[in-house]
Amino acid sequence: MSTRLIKGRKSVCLAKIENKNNRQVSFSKRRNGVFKKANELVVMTGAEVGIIVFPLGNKPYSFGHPNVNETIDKYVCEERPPSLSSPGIDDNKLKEKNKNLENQQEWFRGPIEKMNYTEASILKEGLEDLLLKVKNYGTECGYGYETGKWKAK
Amino acid sequence: MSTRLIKGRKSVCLAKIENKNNRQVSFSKRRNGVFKKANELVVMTGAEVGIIVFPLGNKPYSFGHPNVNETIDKYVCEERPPSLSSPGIDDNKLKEKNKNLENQQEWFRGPIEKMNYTEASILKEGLEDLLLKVKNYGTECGYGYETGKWKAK
DNA sequence: GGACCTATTTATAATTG
DNA sequence: TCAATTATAAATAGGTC
Repeated sequence: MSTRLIKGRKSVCLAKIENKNNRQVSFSKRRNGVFKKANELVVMTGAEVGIIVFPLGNKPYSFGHPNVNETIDKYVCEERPPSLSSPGIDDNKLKEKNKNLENQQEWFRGPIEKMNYTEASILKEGLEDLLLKVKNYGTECGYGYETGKWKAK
Repeated sequence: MSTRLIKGRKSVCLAKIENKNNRQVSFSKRRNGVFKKANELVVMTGAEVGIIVFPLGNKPYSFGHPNVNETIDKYVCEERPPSLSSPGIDDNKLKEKNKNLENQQEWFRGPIEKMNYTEASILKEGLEDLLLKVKNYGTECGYGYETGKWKAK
């Protein structure tokens, strides 16, 4: 008969989990937890949410709602200049510029499966840059534990 | 003496909250909840996380860790082609190409405060596009409630 | 790695001030 | 609006298989 060990959860302290195995397990559980919460936010409040999670030195996990193709005209109804993600512009000059852009950034625009890790990292970096831009545009962008309570700042 | 009403939380059902006021309140609370969970994931497991939340027809809220500038060389140590977010390339030809790129996409590269809503929406769209690319590259990208249990798919 | 278990902590819906 | 309270649902640490 083996010794009965205590099961229930322990209180969590906000610090890096040193044990590699525990850290990996917690990563999986909590990543799913964040995605689930995000999904609830999407369904219950009608918000749109995008999340990227990069575990240390590994492939990214992501959550996104809704899909770009499904909602491309939901918010953007006016004619618009070319962007990395909207190649469908009618004006020929713009099309040509877009094509040059494509040639310059082929690795970036191509299927990510063909990227190497460095390129994928740069993609991630670009994403973080966009995040920052949106962050500066939006409100209540940060979150921190400073005064004994979690505060949006 | 007023009638004592029940306080504690009710079980939540995964559906859009119809009452506008309740929806707004839930949005704020749950947005903070997601950011808090994300922050815990970052601190406890060393992952990098970026989140964007777009409430219907409003300014975006975001969470990001770490800051791009703080960690620009953490993952990308090799020399690399120009990207939207990495202007510091030594090769002059690449620099020139980058500059052309800037001119073509001025509205996109400029401060987001100066963008109109359409442009900001395109920025968001581009971000969703990047999310999709990363999604296709990564694993366990989706999340859904189908069989009575939450499953990563 | 995953699925399940259980004790407990944590998040939060509804209400009050 | 916005913070605090409270009852309760939900998340999860640590364990087993």
